[in-house]
Amino acid sequence: MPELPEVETTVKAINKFENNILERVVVHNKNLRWEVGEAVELDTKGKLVKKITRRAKYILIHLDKSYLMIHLGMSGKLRIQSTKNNYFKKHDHAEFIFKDEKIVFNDPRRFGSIHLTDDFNKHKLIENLGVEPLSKNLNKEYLFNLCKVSNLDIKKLIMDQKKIVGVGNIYASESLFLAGVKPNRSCKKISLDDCSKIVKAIKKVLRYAIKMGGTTLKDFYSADGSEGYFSLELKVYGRNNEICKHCDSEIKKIIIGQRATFYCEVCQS
DNA sequence: CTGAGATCCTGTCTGC
DNA sequence: TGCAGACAGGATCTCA
Repeated sequence: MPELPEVETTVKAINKFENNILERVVVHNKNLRWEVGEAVELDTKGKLVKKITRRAKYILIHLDKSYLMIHLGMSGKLRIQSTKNNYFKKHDHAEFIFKDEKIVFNDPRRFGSIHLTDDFNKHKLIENLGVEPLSKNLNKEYLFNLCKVSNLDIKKLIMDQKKIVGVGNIYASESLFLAGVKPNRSCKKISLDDCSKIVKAIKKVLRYAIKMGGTTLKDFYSADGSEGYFSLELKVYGRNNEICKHCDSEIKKIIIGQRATFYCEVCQS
């Protein structure tokens, strides 16, 4: 489910808990992508939430001297629920309980994770991550320098979290369509001018998707229960055998790195 | 070091 | 309708 826009949308929905006291965290199932450490329950009791931010696809809850890191994996989502409401869903694995409301972590496939760390920048899952796509660190020169030394297809490169964070399978296809670049083009055949188009496309697609509240395909909802409307804007993702919205040819589906990839043979080269 | 492929897990959809 | 198999928005790990 969640790529950068969905995580950003989720962060916006829960940032109303900033400056509130996190009374306690209850973990119902610690067998997530990585085992949830005891500290997540033990060392978070009664802590003030100072800020809630995002780094890559991680949600960061800033406590007094530590940080809760939440990754939603493939099927994870958060939802806000009244503490008076004892309603419980299958695959609710953890609850972050405040005075009147709680944030519930639900994740059917359990590819998500929850950590408590003293310094998220030094956490092994974060320290080696690449640049934020919406920052100035992602620019045509940065991408071109990566392309010059890579033997990957361009789509694999822009999805590599150690190079650029936040771009997942949907937005990779969408960005390359907007840039007019075929996803299976070798990085070695990507020019500086192509990099300029790709960088602009990534930023534009992600910004617009955030504005639309992310992409709801089947089961993404923001923490406040709202749907993401970027699904209506998808130009290629999931549209194989349908007609391209820019020309009249058929959208093709190929597999790159075991992931479904969509493109238009006429609009992209 | 790089890159390809398997792998973790459950739910849903497709085709026979 | 039932059931097997494919597939799903992620990302790490192993191996060549």
